[in-house]
Amino acid sequence: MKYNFNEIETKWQKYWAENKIFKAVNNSEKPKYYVLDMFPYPSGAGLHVGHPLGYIASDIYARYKRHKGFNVLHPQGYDSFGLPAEQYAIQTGQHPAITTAENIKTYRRQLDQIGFSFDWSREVRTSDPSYYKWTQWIFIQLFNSWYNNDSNKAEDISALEVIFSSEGNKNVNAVCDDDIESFSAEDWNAFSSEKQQQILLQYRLTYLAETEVNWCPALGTVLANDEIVNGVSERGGHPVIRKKMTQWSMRISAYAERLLQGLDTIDWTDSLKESQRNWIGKSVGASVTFNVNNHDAVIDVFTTRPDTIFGVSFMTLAPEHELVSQITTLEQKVEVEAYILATAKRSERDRMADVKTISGAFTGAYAEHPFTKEPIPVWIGDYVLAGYGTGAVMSVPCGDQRDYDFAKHFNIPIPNIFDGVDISEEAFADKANTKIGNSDFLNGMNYKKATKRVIYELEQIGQGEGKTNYRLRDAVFSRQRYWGEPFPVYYVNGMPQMIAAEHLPIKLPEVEKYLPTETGDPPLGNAAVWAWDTLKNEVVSNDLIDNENVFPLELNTMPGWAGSSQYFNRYMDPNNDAEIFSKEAIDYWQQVDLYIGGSEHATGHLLYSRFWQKFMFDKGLVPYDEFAKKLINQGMILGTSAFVYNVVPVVLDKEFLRPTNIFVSKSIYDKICLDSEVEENFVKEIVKQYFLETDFKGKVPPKITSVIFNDLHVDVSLVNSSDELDVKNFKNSRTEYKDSIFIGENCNVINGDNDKYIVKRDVEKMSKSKYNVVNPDNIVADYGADSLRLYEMFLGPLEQYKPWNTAGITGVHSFLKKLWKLYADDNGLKVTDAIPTKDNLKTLHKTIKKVQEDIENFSFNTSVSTFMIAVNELTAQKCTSKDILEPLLVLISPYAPHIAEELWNQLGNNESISTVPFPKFDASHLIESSKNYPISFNGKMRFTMELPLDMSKDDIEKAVLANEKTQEQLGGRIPKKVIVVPGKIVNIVG
RNA sequence: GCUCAAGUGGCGGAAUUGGUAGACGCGCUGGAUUCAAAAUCCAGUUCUUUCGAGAGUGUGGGUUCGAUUCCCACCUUGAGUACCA
Repeated sequence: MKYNFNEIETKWQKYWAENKIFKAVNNSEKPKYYVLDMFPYPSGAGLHVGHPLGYIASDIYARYKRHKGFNVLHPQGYDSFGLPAEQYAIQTGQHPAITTAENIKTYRRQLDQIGFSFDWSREVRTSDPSYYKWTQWIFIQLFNSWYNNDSNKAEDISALEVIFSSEGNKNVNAVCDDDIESFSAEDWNAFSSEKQQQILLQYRLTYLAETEVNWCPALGTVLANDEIVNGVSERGGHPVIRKKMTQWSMRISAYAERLLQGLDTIDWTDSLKESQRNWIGKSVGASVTFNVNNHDAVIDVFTTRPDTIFGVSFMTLAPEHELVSQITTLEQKVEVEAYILATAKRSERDRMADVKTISGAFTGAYAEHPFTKEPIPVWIGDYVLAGYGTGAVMSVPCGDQRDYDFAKHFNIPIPNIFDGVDISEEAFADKANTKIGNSDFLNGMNYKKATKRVIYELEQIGQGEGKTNYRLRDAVFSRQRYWGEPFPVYYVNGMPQMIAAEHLPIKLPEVEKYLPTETGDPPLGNAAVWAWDTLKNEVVSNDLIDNENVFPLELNTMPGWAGSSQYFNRYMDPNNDAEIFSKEAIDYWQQVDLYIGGSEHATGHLLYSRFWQKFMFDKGLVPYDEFAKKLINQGMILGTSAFVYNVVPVVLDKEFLRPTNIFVSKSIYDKICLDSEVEENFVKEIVKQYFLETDFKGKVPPKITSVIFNDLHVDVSLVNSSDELDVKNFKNSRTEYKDSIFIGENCNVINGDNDKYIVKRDVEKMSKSKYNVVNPDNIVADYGADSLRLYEMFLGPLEQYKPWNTAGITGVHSFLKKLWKLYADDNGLKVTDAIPTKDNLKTLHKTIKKVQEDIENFSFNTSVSTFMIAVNELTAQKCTSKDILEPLLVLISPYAPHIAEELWNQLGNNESISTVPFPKFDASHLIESSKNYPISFNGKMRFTMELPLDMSKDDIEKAVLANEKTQEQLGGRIPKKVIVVPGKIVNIVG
């Protein structure tokens, strides 16, 4: 019997699928356990070996939990809407629905061959109408809700209407738009229906508003803050500009505090919690109102240092601040307008890159200090951001470095309000050591006391109050793209209306042109069929038709994170067409017990999902307001890229750099970098010849002053494990390299086997463009899925970033072969009914103990080593006992399920191994009668001594001192003291 | 700049209430088998060494009989974030 992994793996994968072994039921005597993976985007490139890392880890855990007697929910699906899928479709010129379906097929095949224990009967696809029906449904629920700060939860919008009609909005404490006018019950009832709708829109949890958004012209859509990295789009790295557009937004800011507090209740990694905390960006301080001299206007500022209010020597407004045009004096008008124009021209990126340059302009206006009544000059400056706080600051140059620099630059006075602090060089921003002086009623106080007092005083004069600010902005929810969920929205006289829930889903229409437009007109506008016939014939909604007129529909689509914010709940009851999930299903599964996925979703998906979950909790739909109890971030598997050094000659007199088709090997490159003339002259000569044959036929080529090099990625499949490039195949791989010249390690032009070419290696993210992708298909074909699974775990700790190296897989592969040999050889099965020896039992039980601890701590890498040791030991012990070898298979089965299932079957078991109870650990097999104690003198280990384990501390001490080796070491001296650590060490001092 | 994480052989990495550093695997060296190769098996593999031993977990200090582990300072790398008032 041979270990034929390909045959075994196909056989068992088929068996698992046909017998629905991993199907989870929604009611069971067993305790439940929900293991979730972040579902993949089915991109066109397919899976590389990095993708399954987290899936293998969660699969091991899911299988382990089944052995432990749990009813395990381990689903999988596809996040198939959104930018990447659409970008791929645009590149290939096919409809996204077609490419997505094809990509999903590839993904499914690749996932299946790794042997995951997914319950595929629960598969969801975010682009499937039966799924996005419920994404649309949640949108409607959000639209019909407002956030009541008094009850601290989302409530029905109809309740708000009742309040408005009975008492107006003066007692309403809601999270809403900033510019709400106050009205009485009479006012409300007198308002037109449209006016009422307009007001309600300012309170809804998803609302339509004209806001400054991040517009990406190249992608033809707006982006949320988390989709922008370093001022450019996360996808594709295109520039992003600020633009005013009417867009749907999600009032996530209502949940800022609860999103922050909730972090303390969940078992997520600290680094991830930390980045969510930073993103939410809570800061506690005060809002202060400054009157403007000779104007009705007031300037509201937010400050975290109200205690420094007597240090204010000027105020700064953001250039975009709405008051600027009102308060600027005639004399300053030209200067201010010029400055505003100049800052508007600078892109967000320039502004971020250049934080050193200080710029600003004086408006000519003065504000009044709330306590001293002194006039304070009002400036504008682009270091103040319009989007944070109120877009205005009270500038305290002695206590804030930016204010200090600004004041220095424009010669504004810097009053010192700190006792015993020198501020001649820089501002003093140390809260903890603050002692206020020069500040009227605050003199002598520390930061804490002064803050409390000043807020009290501000409240007395009605010019301020304590306030908490959050950095978290409401999330823009509209995308001007085709491949996303359509909104369940139509417009009557410009006011948005929800399509009745019974008409959902609103299906994405077929369109001819689905490409985004630079102007921002949504591609759904092209859907003539959708806007007219579909509505009449398919949606059949009377709401939408009024006197034969069809009202216009919302043409934007939802962002990529919409579908991924509810999928974990939908898995509980994915085929329910009447409800998002049944009450029984959610009551049984409750929440995700273990979620494994990448940390790159920290401020996107993982924050939005928590927001939706909290909302659904408020609505009584889910029993927990956190969707995932525990979360682990798997690290990334990196690729090992290979590079060739392309020669670029420099010709100084003509300032001429020209790429050539000449490549030098690594050591030649190194030598030339160290100014070795022999190699450099050799290369120059080759370049000269190259010029004579190509660009300068018959002419005198220019003098080459030096050569520089360009690193060029080469396909890693053309490089062997000794970093040697297959020159012949490289030349054939692309036509432009057909005639290229390679200079080998020993400085020869390579022609056949006369020399070899060594590449440069570097570790990078795996990507097609870097030619460093390793396809799991090849690994599975060559070594089998079990080897792949074991090796991915063996590479290192789950959370860590680590490079892939195919060469190392032989280690785990030969382990599997050894494992097979332990059970069977050419003559068939070797397993007998022999009674296990003491050593057999010891090996088994220490393995049970270690593996169980490892899985529960997610240290999957070390348990692979444990298996190897166990198999080596049992092989050496010539163990054939069924009592040992059967439980061993159960231990290994979460990691290498196919081989375990096959051998289990060979041993005569007809049931699948997958729910066999995990072996019980029996400590009695590990207890030894004696132990080797290390004996040390003055901390230095001298020898070891065998002592019984049940000896008392005192007896150990006596026995050690009586020992002849100890006497020899002591040489007649009397020791100062003897330290005994039971089970570990004896140290003799003195 | 700020926050967080990490630094151990040629490489991936083991080792936690502080107790024999380098488990396990790759690679490498030698051997067995083979006409030969692959595969397999066995032995060795931190460095230095006068073969006695000595040094050694980023660097420098500290606590301790004893530190990869705890404390302080520094260096390096990676990740996140960035004019947040």
